[in-house]
Amino acid sequence: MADTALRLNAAVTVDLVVLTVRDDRLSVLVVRRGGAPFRGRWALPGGFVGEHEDLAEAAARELQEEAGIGAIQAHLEQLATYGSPRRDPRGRVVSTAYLALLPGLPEPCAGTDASDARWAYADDIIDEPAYLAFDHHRIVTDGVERARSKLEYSPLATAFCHDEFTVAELRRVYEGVWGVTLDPRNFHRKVTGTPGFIVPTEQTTTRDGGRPAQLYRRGEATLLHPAMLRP
Amino acid sequence: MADTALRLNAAVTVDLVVLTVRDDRLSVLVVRRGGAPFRGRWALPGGFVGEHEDLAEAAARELQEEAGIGAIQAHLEQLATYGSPRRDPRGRVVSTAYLALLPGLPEPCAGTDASDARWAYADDIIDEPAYLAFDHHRIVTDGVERARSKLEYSPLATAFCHDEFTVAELRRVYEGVWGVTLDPRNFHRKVTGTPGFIVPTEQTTTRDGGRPAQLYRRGEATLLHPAMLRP
DNA sequence: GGAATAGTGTCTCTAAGACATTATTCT
DNA sequence: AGAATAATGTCTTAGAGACACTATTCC
Repeated sequence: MADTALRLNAAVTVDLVVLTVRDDRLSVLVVRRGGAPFRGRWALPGGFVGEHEDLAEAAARELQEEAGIGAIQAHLEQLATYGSPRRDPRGRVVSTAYLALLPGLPEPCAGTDASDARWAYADDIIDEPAYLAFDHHRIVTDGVERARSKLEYSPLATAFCHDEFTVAELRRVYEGVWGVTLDPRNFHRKVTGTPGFIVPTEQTTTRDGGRPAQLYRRGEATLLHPAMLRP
Repeated sequence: MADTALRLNAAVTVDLVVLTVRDDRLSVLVVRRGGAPFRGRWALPGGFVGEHEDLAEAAARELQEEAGIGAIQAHLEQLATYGSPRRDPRGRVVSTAYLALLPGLPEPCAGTDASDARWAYADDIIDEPAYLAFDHHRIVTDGVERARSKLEYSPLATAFCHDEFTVAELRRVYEGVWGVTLDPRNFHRKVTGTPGFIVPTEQTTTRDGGRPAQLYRRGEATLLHPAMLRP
């Protein structure tokens, strides 16, 4: 009813920090901007929120449109909102960033309407603050930090793995995201000893060479007890 | 320049989850709404973001205006953003919630322009989903959960204490926020053994009766190692 | 002295880190 | 056989929880 009282004071958008582990390194999806401002520069995928859309819906739609990734395959969670009055030269743009985590894909990247898209190593982006447009460097930094710390106390590392995975693959996720090396034997004991983290399937694989490895799926746990502590 | 391209599609507001520990219980500040919609109902303090304001600035201003609390005394951090298209009957309102943590105040509550304000026990609010207007029940739930989990791995519990505090006072913060009782002796050993958490002053106090207690201030640590684990 | 609270010490058990050993595949 | 990887086992040590005991105030 009282539409009169409401004054629209901002343009609301969503931006996506899409993370995966490629070549054993944490990587971020970046797209080349097709329009002003910052035309031709690299930036995070994102766009305006539709009139009848929830923020999370808009994020899932952008993930599909700009990266060709169905939301079912990806873990998607809200990261933070950036609303400095000068963050976009066009005017007051308030952007809610979402964090998306995906398994490493066989195809190089995306087949979609984004004029150009590629994976960049997260550390390279973080080390080069002027590489991305707008305040996207800060958003990536926040997203990477969120992912790194959530690996400790949540089973989120499995979001970087395919449906079935080996303990070694899960370990390489931790190593790639944290940028460390972990003792395979202690890691195996810890991860299989944490209730609800991963559950064995009936199958094994030799895709890594050597002795066949047990395949696992994600478990039901939402919090890890005990946690996987960063060295 | 290109103001033309920008279409304002939402009203952006901030809402505050102001938490403190009163009577050894976690409490939330709620205000009575003076205007439509939900006039007369209880809600979180908050308001529209000014044209040239950052989101955090708007949150600090609202904290001062609606609760009479200077941002210097309070810990203030962004919680999450709520933007369901139907969350406000007036139209598209996207609200970024901030979490504010304060020491228990001597004065009952606030002396300010909010027509009416009071402290409610967090558990009572959480147990009564229809008590607050809009989607504020969800916001409080998220804020309380954030506070509870951050006590584990950050020194945030000191934000609920005054400048100088005893170990027992800090313990009662943990007990009140988590709703548990902790062994005073193990708590003392843990908290004094965690580097950078709290630093002793030269003074003692007998305000709790019994043997004088050492007074402490917050330390420099930003992350607790080892963490204070919830039972 | 007795009540109240502060602070230290001791014991046990879980879990983390370092590292050896065995198991099962492939070439 | 030898290389590669998977999985289990052992030892040491840090830290959590349970709980006894000592210390310092007020009445």
